[in-house]
Amino acid sequence: MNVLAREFYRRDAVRLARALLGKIVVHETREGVVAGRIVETEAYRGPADRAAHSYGGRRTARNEVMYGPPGHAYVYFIYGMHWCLNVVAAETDVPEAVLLRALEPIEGIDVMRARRGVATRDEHLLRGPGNLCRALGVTREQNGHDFAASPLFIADASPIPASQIARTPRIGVDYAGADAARPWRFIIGASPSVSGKNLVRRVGK
DNA sequence: AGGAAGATCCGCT
DNA sequence: GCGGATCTTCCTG
Repeated sequence: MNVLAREFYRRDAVRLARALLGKIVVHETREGVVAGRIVETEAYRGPADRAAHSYGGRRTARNEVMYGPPGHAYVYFIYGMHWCLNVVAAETDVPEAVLLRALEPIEGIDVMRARRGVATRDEHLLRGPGNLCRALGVTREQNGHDFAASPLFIADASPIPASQIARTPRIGVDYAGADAARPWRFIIGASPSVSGKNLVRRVGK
């Protein structure tokens, strides 16, 4: 298994969001190894993006890792119940990130199911950013972790052809004005693990 | 010091 | 489709 190196992440969040499709997230936990294939991502583009935590250059204890080097985990808590896992993109001091919204389960199905504590199909165990963290065992403890190192890392895999990728506006950012409409959510259209509807236009070449 | 809103999920109607 | 759960974070006064 080939772990992605730091340089892979050193690009803007939109390009990284697309490039991460098909890659493998692995978390080695006490309960067992859990892994999944990335099928849904969203890009958050720094100070100019009203939907981003770093909008306007806002810098707080919470989003501090967005300002750090690329390839690290930005984990935050939302709605009083859920954690969300992001991959920091771009250069140090350029606060961009990619939200991981859904994976296809590959390994550790039993562990994921136990953590979720809900009856659902295997393909849905890692669907949705909150569910993904719950099943992977990701919480505040992983905030700032380097994705190039155990126990939480991302492994390389073949790039996904453009014909299999679709893009849509991001979910849950209606408050972001003009930025709400930007097509910065990327999905592998055919995957049964993608949240919401799959349609919308293809990514051009 | 206080309050509002949030990159969500699930169960019920 | 709607609303309740639940709490951190940040902004205001």
